[in-house]
Amino acid sequence: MRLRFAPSPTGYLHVGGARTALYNWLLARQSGGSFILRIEDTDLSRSTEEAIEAIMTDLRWLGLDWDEGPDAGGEHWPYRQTGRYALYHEAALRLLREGHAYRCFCSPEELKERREAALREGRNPMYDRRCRSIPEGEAQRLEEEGRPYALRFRVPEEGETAVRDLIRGEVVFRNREIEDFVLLRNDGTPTYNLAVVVDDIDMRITHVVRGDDHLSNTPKQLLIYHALGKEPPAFAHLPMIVGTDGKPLSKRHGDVAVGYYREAGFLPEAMINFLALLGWSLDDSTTIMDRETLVANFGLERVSSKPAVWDTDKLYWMNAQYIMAMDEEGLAEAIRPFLVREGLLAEGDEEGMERLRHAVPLIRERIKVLADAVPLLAFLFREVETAEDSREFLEGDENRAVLREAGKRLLELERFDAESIESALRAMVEGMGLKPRKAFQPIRVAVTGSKVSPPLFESMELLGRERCLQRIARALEGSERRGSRVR
RNA sequence: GGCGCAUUAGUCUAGUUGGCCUAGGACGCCGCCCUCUCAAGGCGGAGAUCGCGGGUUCGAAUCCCGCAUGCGCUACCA
Repeated sequence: MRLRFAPSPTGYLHVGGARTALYNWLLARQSGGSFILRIEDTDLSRSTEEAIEAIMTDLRWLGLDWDEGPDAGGEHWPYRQTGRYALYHEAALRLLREGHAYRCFCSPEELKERREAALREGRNPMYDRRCRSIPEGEAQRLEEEGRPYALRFRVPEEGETAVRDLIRGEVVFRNREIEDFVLLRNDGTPTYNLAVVVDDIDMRITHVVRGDDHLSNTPKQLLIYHALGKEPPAFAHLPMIVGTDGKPLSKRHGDVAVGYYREAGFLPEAMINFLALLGWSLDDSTTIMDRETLVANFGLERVSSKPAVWDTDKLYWMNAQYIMAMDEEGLAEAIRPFLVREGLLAEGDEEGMERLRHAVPLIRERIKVLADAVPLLAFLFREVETAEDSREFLEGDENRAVLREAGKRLLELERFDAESIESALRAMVEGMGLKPRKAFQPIRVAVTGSKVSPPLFESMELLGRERCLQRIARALEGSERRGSRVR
């Protein structure tokens, strides 16, 4: 099997495109075939180089590697339509020569006018085929005069064109409902329908797996295949991914760019798993599946035909599952750039990295995305400032007594490890007749700066006795200062 | 306006040939347990008259017809 992902480079890769790419990739890998990246940039005004780079970056991050593409080479290089005009012209010329296409001298302006008029009057806005009947001699003469023209496909007036879709079954279109669409614009550039067919033929694509929005275009493409005497590939049209309001995905629905999820600290494996399940299922109960399982089991037969809503709740959960399954070293490495980005850890700080490695087990099940590690671990990498919503735990005589006593007991400890800290503090709590819940909170706030933190005793061990005592003393001083002022 | 596609709980879905579906699983939500906070984990719960209306049948989420709603295409966009 030879499959392709053919984005138009008009922006970043969004999750719908990522899923399309994934399904194509899965089929290619499963079959031992090829996955091809092709850039559909026939719309010069909207395509950019940055977009091409961004799309490739996102695909690589997801681990969707391609065998042929703009950067990978291959016999059809450059794998972008702007570099393959000669091919399209050749095909267009042949269609013209063999009577499957004709020159249309209507200007875009008049077409637009006629269209709007038709719509206004409730008529079918289809092209009226007026240039279709211009005799060839006449048309050639007009061409020689230098009259600009577009090339249109001569759609048969009778019969029907059936799309055999691997997901939806046979979808039939009456040819009379299909308009004489443009193949070549009057500036000589090819349109999508021509370019896509020529490329898919040339690249020997066997299966076209793409979004639902192309289903209505498929009969046109089929017509071109037939006119060219070529066997069309198999088609599969995936349901769209829509927003929570059922409308097509857009920025309005929050974050739909793959890059956003990368920067928020989602793992590519979780992304892949989640995307795969958006429209496909293995069975009635399996949700967590690694890449190998997907490659082995994916199939178009189990792709749903109903649009899926982009709702990230499950993605967060799934990402947490993948995080919990990572080993400590790997997770520490994954978190590192996020700490660096926030200025908490220097690039080559080995000592800091060691602390991170020890901290990982403490936060592993407390984070859903890698970026969540930052606020949880900040206290290990810089001095704390007590969070607004946590200050109350430092105020009052009782809390001050806890801090004072804790400082004393910790100072006396022989070994400053979690176990010793815990038993010392628990003994203290008991001696003071307090509830553990109540007594540990001020210490937590003093040491970590927040009422929410990784487990206290382990955190304290990691921080070290000296810094713990410093922070407790500092918190106590501040509290006493404020306490006496009130008095 | 025309043509096409879709329609199972808030969400992702199972349900392939009609009976084993008193519609299964997962996320989310609620409650309880565990507990130094937050999580994680364990247990339990609510939530779907299978878009609506007809039919076929002993029996339909599953087959047929109509309707409604949503989306797509209808571009010298892709």
